[in-house]
Amino acid sequence: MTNAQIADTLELLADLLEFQGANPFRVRSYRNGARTIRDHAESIESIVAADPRRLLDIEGVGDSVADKCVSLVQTGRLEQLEALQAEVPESVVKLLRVPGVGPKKAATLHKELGIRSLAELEQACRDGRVRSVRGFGAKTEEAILRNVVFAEKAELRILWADADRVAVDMLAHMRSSPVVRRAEMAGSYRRGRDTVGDLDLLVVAADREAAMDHLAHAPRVRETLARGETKMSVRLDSGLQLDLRAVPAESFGAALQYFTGSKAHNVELRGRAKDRGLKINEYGVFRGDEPIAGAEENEVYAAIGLPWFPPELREARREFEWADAGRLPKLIEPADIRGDLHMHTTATDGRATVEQMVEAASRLGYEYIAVTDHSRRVTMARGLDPARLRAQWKAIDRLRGRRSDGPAILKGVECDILEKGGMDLPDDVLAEADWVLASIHYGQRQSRAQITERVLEAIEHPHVNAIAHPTGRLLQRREAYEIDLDAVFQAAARHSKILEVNANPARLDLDDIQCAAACRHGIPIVINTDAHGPEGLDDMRYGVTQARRAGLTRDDVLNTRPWKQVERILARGH
DNA sequence: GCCGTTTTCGGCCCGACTGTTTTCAGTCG
Repeated sequence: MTNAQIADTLELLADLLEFQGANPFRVRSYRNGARTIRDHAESIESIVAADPRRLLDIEGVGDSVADKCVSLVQTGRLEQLEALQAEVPESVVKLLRVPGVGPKKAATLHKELGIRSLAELEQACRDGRVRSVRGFGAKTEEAILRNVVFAEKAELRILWADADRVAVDMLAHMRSSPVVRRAEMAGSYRRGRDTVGDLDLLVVAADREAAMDHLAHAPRVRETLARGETKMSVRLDSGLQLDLRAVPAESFGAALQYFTGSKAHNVELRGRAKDRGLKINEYGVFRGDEPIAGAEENEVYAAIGLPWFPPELREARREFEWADAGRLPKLIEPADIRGDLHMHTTATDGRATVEQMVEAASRLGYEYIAVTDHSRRVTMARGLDPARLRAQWKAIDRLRGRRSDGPAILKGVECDILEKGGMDLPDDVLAEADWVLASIHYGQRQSRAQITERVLEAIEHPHVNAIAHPTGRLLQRREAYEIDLDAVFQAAARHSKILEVNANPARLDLDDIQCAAACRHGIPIVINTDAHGPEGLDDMRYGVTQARRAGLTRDDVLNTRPWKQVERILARGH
């Protein structure tokens, strides 16, 4: 059982308990436990196998959660959960997903009207039965009817790259108002999370009412959900919710810090403020009633004796430990990247020729690129057999001869790891390449053990340099395949092989925790775009953000180095 | 339910907003 599955189970338990009106702190404990287990780098399964008492070393895991982990790993079941499920129909939990409906209202609706599902809730609203319940009125009924569609969409989180377009637009709109003095996005968008659930916009305005009016008239705003003196929520055309907060100038930094989060980061920060006899909230840092910081974010951190943290690090993982040791990493930046080692051309499923890709890379100022078209097994993309691959390499040789400037062009290939194991191209062909990526496109439904075995074999292959998209995980879709990453890390470290962070914004092969774990194993990371056209090369910054969230520095990432150095590192793997 | 160690019991963030209510509970972030 994976950590994510254990976390999901604990979340469900928390939902059911909350619905039953259990102690809210108990509910929160389960949610905290679920979160830390989801984030934990080591698998719970292996901890249970080695020594279950070590579970208690995990922050937020006590006797109760530890017992539940053991039960889940050993039997796949949880008695308490099954008992709860017998009492509460699971579909009822979905009522909690309707914005404005919390555990109390959901329980009342279930008890008074016998509502068991979203469909029944919607019908009851249409029939006007909901407004007859004490504590509910016509407005609540209308709000539920309006919001029930968002509950049905499960969880509306959009890719960071898509949120970015909206955020840039909305910021520009707000800054165009003459009454707006400052405007910034906060929240998970600012932290660079791979997906974004809503946007948090902070403004300092000479006239708050006018600023809110200005927001209400933005082209992307579909409806206003709530509007008070300092706070306003709107629904955008994409369905995304945007929350605006108008704050005084002297509180802007504190508000930016507070609303950027994460929640766990802020909890830690508050605790540290308390230890120093200070209080911190969205208005500032206070000693007693006296404000001592608030206008700028770095002043807020400084008041608590901490350095300013890049937003990508604010997840309460290692950042405080690093700050305490005076070793906050200097995170990698997009400008550090010197080359891109994964891209396709018209030879297979790319939309541009080698020449066009070289031109685009030249404009980005890259020192080198690798052309890595698919191997023959990827028939849908007209993958290359040895003859066509060698022909492409010959053409690259000629191109190299014609060009005196621009990036060095490396003869590469993205060679498939076959279903039955082994590489899709013969060793003598791979031996001629400057750069070999190995990746899985077929047989993704095999067992975890089988997939892992195939990847391990590729790692041991003398001519393979790196594993491309090592987990095949795509955001907003089910995981492509399951793989034992612990084993992959150990093998990659042993054989000096490289793992790719794929910069495609819809991919999350190695999340920040896994990426950081790979780094701790001493495995070089390469950030590649896997571009299928010239514009695809611009995705590099998404991969860099992912690496920043993992706390990676320039030194951790292979393609921040000159090619001569990269070659020396590749030689170790042979 | 978890945590701590000047607490093994008593905290656990708390302010803004809405709706229903006639003084406040529920929800959200």
